[in-house]
Amino acid sequence: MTRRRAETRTRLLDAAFGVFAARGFGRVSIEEVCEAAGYTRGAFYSNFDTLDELFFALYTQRSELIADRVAAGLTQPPADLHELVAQVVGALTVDREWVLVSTDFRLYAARNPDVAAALVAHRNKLRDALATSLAPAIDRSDLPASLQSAEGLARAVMAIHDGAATELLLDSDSNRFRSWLADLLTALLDRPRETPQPTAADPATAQTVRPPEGGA
Amino acid sequence: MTRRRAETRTRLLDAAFGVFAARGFGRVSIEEVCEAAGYTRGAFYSNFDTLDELFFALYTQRSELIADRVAAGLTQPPADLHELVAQVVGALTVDREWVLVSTDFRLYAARNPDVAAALVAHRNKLRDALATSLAPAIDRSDLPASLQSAEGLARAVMAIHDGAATELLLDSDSNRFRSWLADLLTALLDRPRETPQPTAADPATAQTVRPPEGGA
DNA sequence: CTGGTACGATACATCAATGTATCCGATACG
DNA sequence: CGTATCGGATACATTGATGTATCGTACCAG
Repeated sequence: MTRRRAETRTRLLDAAFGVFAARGFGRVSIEEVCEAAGYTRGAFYSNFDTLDELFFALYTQRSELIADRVAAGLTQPPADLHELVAQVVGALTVDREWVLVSTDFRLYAARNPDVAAALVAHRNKLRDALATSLAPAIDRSDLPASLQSAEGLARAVMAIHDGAATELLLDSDSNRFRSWLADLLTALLDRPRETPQPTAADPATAQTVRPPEGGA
Repeated sequence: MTRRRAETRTRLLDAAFGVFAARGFGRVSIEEVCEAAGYTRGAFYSNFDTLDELFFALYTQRSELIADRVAAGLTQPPADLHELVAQVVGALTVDREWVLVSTDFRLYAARNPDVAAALVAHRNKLRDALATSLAPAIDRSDLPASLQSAEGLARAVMAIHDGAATELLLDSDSNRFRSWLADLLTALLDRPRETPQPTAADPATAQTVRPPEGGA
């Protein structure tokens, strides 16, 4: 009788996502999830043993969805770097709720070695998808050694994404997040060429342009 | 009778830091903190109204300590970019416990606008300390517009730090974190010149940077 | 249609955490 | 020294979450 069961499981997971995002994993009770899903706790205990188990299932489900989306968003070879950055930003961009939930999950993993291993595996999958897409497009000869491999570069892109996502937690303006992420990635990836961007936005900043290694 | 009071308050805060790091803010009970500090709940309720209040006091205390340390670590003008990166890494580097607690706090802030405002204020303080140190040392003429101001560049450095810290949650190897952060910062800041770093430190990192436990 | 069962609801026992009211001892002050 | 008071301990009432055991029903098989 898998029919009804699958439905309730899905509804529980979906409701849990909203509740976790709103209140944080550590503060959510089982009953709260059930109520949001329109069930009583009987339904929960019939499908899961513990809230941790549900959280893990939820994260696995969503993160695999995202990994697929990333891979799909990076199939077409970009014409130039600008387009590549746009592709990566589009593929990696997530909404604030997901950042809340996944950050919670990361903390949860940080305190549970088994979960951490699974999370690392997920991240590696994502990283490889990025790596195969970035490797042919980027010249990384002048980057630090650890960033010269395709995987290293992909890790760097992910790190930058994570860093930018941090600010999305405090700002919640999704557009600002996207352009900030794009700028950071451009700074990382746009290595050797001259600036195509005429700095039209902010002419005042032109003053402090100095040759490198100018000891203060 | 501020003498005894200050002592217990301090001990409560210190104990809370350890407990929060170990178990996560959302899962910690008041009694747990008191027990770790060697008090009963009477002491707690005499000093704080709620656990949130204690958490806020704890974060404020520690984050101001860190801001001071960052400012202090960046006073001497660096000879070259490599030294600057070393300074920044040294100043920003924190231990894993702090990453756990501050990430928890960031999530807490993300769900409480008042707290978020305070957190943003603190980050701005940190950012300004970085900005004054970075501004004269870095040529950012070929960076995206949003990174050309001193504040923008400082924000980028902080974002990279946050992104690297994310991995510290899953890896817990502090040395790997430091060199990874240094590499990322170098990639951002070391714009136009050839690589001066002949990978002398760690030839093994050229390929796979880490051998994690078997992913599930 | 009809039974059997899987699935979720209900009811209950237990436990842990909270907040408060009160008590006792240490400490500063006259 | 004595004493009033502050600070922390103790005891208690209350709440809410948990897990389990049981029940009723919707669903599918034949």
